[in-house]
Amino acid sequence: MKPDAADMPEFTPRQNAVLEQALRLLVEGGEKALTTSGLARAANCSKESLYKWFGDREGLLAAMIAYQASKVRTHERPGERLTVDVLRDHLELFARDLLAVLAGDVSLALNRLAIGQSSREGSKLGKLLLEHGRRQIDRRAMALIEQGKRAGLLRFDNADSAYHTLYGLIVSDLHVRMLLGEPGLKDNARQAERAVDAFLTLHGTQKQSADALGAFAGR
Amino acid sequence: MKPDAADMPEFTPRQNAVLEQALRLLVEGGEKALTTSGLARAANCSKESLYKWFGDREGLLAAMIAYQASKVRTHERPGERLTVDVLRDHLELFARDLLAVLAGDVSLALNRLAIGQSSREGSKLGKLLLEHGRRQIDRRAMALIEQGKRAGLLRFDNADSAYHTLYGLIVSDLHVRMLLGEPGLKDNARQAERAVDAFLTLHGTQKQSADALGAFAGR
DNA sequence: CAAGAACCGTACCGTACGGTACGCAAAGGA
DNA sequence: TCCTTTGCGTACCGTACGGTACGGTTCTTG
Repeated sequence: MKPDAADMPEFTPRQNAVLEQALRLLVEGGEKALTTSGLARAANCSKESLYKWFGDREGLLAAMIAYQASKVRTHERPGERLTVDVLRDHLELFARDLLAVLAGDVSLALNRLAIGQSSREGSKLGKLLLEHGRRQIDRRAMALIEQGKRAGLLRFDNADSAYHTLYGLIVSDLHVRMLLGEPGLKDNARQAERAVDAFLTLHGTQKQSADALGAFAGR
Repeated sequence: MKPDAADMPEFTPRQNAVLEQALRLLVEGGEKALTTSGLARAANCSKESLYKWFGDREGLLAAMIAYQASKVRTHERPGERLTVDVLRDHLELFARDLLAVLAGDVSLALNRLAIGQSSREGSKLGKLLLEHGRRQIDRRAMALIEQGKRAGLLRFDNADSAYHTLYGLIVSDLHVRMLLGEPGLKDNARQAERAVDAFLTLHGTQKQSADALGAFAGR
């Protein structure tokens, strides 16, 4: 036994390679393309190994979610002194990143998979996906807006509520539409800009300039 | 041939009863519970009739969506003179109705079904669900905010954009969370109130009272 | 009344999946 | 060098699904 095996919820490189193939199959062909036989063939491993490593199919799906989440690490950049323009830039960057993540092939495929499974009673995939997939991005946004509040640039009582407002302004029904097969936005940056303008109008402490308000109302 | 059969995209009462059973099976047990054999047993019909009426499984699913959409009719109440309070009431009613619809058993089940199918290439269920399921509610909201604009109570250039803002403020990520299996909100009315307050702050022409703004920022 | 259509219940077929078992090769430790 | 572990490839099993075929029954229609 390796000395550092205790704190490893991760997998071996070989298992990661298999999970990578599993994600590829899922993205390319949907849930029906992700069969144990197909994965064993694509990853050059045996079905027996799959069941030994992941238990059963649900365990495999959970491992795929954990693996994908382990690949995403948000860069924490604390310290930097906040002005209203810096805050706006950070919020817009967050919005663009959020839209890019939600529109990603793997994200859409995993969300479709978990949603499809969530009809079964007692499937923990949905909870798992929300926890693993959203925790990083939620933390980043919450830290940002709480920092903005401490700097006197934002005003709200409930940070959760304010964050949900920001999320709704950025995403609207776009996520569900993409899950249903519609193409994404033509210009994520423009949507990010509009959403942040609206958020600052609602929760910013400094009065929005007439220009900014006009630009927002103008589209 | 009946004289009025030309404009009938609907189904016979018998077929509607079968589709009702199909929706029941889907809601109770998810997609895996909706099998042709199971439906034939539950609806006391033969599999042969199912294939005769709906073609194949995808046709059955499409018929279920069309049938469910045919049950929902939004009440058009034009004319009524708009004041800011009446507009606010109508917007809040719309928000509550939207949240109630999205949280409905059948809506969630159909959305899960269409999202699960949307991974397959060339599945038209997603587009169908968006068109049939959202058209009514979209029309109602668009008519309302355009009426508000004509009455001088709202200000925006692009009605689509304003509507998406309203939608995002009302729903945020709640729809996806519910699709993933999370329970809905405890208080839809409160969420509706908050969303409409924010929307009027962004797009209303009358200044929000300090009370309203405080209540909004306060949660 | 008779002919035909619609339809129910059941049986049937091919397929493909999840999961298990086995034989054999390669790697690693003593 | 030998032995144990790991894992690959394949074959296998039970099951359940989508879709089809058929005999019998009810209802319509001329």
